[in-house]
Amino acid sequence: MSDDDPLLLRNQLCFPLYACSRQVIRGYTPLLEKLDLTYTQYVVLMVLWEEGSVNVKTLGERLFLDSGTLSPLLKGMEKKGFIVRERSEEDSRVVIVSVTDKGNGLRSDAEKIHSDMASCLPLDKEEAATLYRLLYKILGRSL
Amino acid sequence: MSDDDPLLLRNQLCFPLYACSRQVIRGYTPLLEKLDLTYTQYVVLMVLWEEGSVNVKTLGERLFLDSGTLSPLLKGMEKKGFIVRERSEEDSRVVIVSVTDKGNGLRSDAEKIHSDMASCLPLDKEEAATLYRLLYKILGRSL
DNA sequence: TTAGAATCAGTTGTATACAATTAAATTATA
DNA sequence: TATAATTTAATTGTATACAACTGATTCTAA
Repeated sequence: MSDDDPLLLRNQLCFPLYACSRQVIRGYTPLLEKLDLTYTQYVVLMVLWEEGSVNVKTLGERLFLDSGTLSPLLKGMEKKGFIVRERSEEDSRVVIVSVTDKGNGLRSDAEKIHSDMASCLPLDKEEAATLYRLLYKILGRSL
Repeated sequence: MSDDDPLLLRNQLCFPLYACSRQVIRGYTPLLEKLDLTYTQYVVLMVLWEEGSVNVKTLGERLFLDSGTLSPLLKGMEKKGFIVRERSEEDSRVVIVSVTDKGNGLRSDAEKIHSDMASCLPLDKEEAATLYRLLYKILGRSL
């Protein structure tokens, strides 16, 4: 087995991507727990803080998640009072998700968590910008 | 809400990290399925192809996974005949995981899968090296 | 205009992740 | 050396992810 063997864990790009993603989320978890949020619920709220309301399909496109993940997730968030769900009037296949006052109330706490996490990141501004660009290049989205 | 609001999904670094990791693993999944492997089982095998044998603790350190994930995972891999597990003679708290001939037999197929996936990555060599370096910088490991 | 195709959210089944706890074994120390 | 502290893997409980499928609704084209 040579040092440049592509099947060595240390020669693979997908592994640090996988490990790093989990490590960062593990960092968020105990902080978000104080707000009764998981990481996935947090990213749902970020879309809703921006949009106010959004249907499940659009939410899935924004988050790269399907209804198999979102349906039970949103059900739980509704139960906790962070969001409400209602069928669209025009097209009853569509479910519209909206943030509640309680959900909006978490925004300032989330800002604090984000800045705490950001200050832990051992990258300078330029490195962070580069990482951001490369990740979105793989994701295949300019935005 | 201003464009540089840190709580906008598009201004966060952790979100593309999370989404990108899942996207790449989603790419691997149907290919690995042909070998009766999941992505996590695949990375376990990569360690074993390199080491032959390794205990659960070390495996967890290499993969950033704990026994809560590894124990049931290894149990399933043993059932499928890819690995064997045995208690250490010297310290019976320790479980040593070893790859079987059947597990080693997957290696050449895995090489093909890796090269297929690598050729899909829309990054040039230098970009891939940069991404690799930044991810390991966050993971806090030189290797 | 109406049958078939497509869309949308939800459900089902499987496989992680991970915090917290447990149980067994080993190590350290009073 | 006997006991407390530590280590190691397994277990428990909760929350995703996601492929495959389902059921209801809407669209579309002959």
